[in-house]
Amino acid sequence: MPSQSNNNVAAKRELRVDRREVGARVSMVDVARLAGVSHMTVSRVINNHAAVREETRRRVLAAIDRLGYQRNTAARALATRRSGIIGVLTIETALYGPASTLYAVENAARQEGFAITITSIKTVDPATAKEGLRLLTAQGVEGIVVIAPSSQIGEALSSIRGRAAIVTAGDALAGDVPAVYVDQAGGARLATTHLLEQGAATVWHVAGPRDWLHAQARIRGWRAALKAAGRRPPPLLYGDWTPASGYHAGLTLSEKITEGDAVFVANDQMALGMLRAFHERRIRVPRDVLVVGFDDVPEAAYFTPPLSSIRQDFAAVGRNAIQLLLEEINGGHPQRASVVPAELVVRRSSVRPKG
Amino acid sequence: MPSQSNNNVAAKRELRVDRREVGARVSMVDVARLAGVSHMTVSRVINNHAAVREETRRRVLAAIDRLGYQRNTAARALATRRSGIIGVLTIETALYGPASTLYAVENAARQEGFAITITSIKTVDPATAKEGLRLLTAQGVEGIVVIAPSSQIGEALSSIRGRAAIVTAGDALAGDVPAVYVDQAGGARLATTHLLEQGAATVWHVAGPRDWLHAQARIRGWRAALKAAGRRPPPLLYGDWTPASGYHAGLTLSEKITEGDAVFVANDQMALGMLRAFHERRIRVPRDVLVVGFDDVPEAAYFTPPLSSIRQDFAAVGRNAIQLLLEEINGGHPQRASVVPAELVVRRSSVRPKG
DNA sequence: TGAAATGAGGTTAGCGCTAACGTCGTTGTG
DNA sequence: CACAACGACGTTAGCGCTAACCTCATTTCA
Repeated sequence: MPSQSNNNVAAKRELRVDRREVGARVSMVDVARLAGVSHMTVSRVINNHAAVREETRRRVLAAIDRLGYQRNTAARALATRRSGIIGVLTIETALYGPASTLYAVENAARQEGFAITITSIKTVDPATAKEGLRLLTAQGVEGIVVIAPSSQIGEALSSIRGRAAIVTAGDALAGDVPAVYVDQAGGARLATTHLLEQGAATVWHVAGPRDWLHAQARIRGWRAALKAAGRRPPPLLYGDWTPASGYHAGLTLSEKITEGDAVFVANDQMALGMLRAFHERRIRVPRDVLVVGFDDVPEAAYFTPPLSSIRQDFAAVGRNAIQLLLEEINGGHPQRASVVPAELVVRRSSVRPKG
Repeated sequence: MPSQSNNNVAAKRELRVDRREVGARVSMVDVARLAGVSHMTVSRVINNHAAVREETRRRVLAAIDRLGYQRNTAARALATRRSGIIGVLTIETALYGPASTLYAVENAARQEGFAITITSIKTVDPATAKEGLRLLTAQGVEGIVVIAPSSQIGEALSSIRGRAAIVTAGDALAGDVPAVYVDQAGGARLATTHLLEQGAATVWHVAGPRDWLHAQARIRGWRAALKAAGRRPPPLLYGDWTPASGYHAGLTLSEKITEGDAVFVANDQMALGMLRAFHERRIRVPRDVLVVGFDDVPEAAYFTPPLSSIRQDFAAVGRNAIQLLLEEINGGHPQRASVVPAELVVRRSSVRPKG
């Protein structure tokens, strides 16, 4: 609490231009007094309501500037019943995808005049997610963007429907929650088809964790592409997105693989681990085996060899997520889903060398 | 705005248990009515004030639970003049360090009962930083954590002193702003000394951008270690943290370097680019040249070869930053700086092979 | 036994803003 | 020239909380 005693409210209210230096808050009535108008006129100016003469507006703006006035958001939120805050529920990870999405969401929200509050969760189980959502609604958020794509979360989301608008950024979720996501299955198809076109006999797949919808969709796309080419999918391997798990998958694959095969890895970090395992086992990429990753992290072009990958436009995801959320906040019924196309970036790791 | 007309306040106030389903907010008086007490008693229960009988407390808690009541933070903030919000100003990057620090700060703040709002900035110039800080103070934050270590920002920070408590997480800044950071110079000394101990004739350094304090401190540590060993520092190379710049530095170095030299690179991503450049130029790491990076990103162990690096405890940085900030918020004069030690992680890239 | 002290609550007055309505001159219109 | 319409504000009543005081029964102790 501010330690100053409050027993002399009148004195505190007294107009002092240098108050800014002391750090005490200036209120609307202070501005009004300096501009010689009522506080309501100040409010009108700030909110761009019509019916304010140009000269009055200028006087008010000058007073605002002079006093360094900033509107009290708590009071505004209380009066309007709108907080102007959008909550983000995100998994606690420095992974490129979620982190990029977070910033895109923040940017888009800011542009729309909303502030962002975040709550991170370490795991994606329903109880943790529910607790995170509770923290957000407790802050009076008008809407929530969920960046934690996991099928386990769907249930938790339904627990707060009605309290706040909600949208998922990352992947489609079960239920009726609007979602914005990059076409994961499409990206996987792009990767797999590309590998087949490069003459791969078989395309193996190292998937992400089973409860991630991303992982599931990439599996679907991979299967679909193989099927369309009349190939039978080889056995599936699973990782947990980390380089370590990709490394282990690489060791396993190095026993099973035949020259001319290809591997589609569900993210770049696992692909990195796999490249390392292949290197140790003297399996040359791309001569012996072709590899494509997913995410196109900034480092991918500098792996050994440079890694082909599927690029996702996270900025577009963030923008669209906020747009859908705003529609929902404003009482509309937004479209169920907004799908951003994926893009294949070809580098050395997936191009069969001549000869 | 909610579209419902407000002309019948009495009707709206009427107690309806199923209101939760409709999504309408339950207020304290609703809880009070259900529990048969005054709203003030409800407030006392929620805030753990004494002077409430155990049985009354239970009745109130039951009513809160039944109605799914959540306190209106805007009203509370208005009445207490405290928002319970801590702002984070961060550069917009998925870089491992800042992202990890962000989550650590969020966790620590949550544990202390504070919510987190973030504003990201694309560049670290003073104008942009100032605008970001303005957005945060406009939200009535009680304190601000700055995760954007750049000497350019110091000036901007002073513009809001007095409006909110402030602390930087990442590196010491000019001026009197308390700071929490990992000992960058110490880490650089660790790396350089280690390389010298491995028998390196010279230790080159690829630094980060000149206006990053991190980069400057790492240069200082590198110089100090060389000096302590009686060596003269070779010419400095600069990068911009990206793998691409590390790659270019690697190409340049490949012309200048002599066998038995070593390179200390100011972060792991640039080191990755450098490894790639050395690979292309047939310079073998660690046989021909030793390399140490900085940050110890999760991928470092999977580079080719696995990269030695300097690990930073970002979680500790986040925790300490919030602790300092809270001291400042509560009117104390916190210590100027809290330094977290760095740690050397040795992997293949910096160990001279036998023979 | 009476006065003071101590619970265990209730009442009231804001916090700083906006919505809704009220007021007062000025302008247009028949 | 009277009256409506309108522009440009001002007044008032909350939004849902908490701080500070108030009340009233009980207990405590001289």
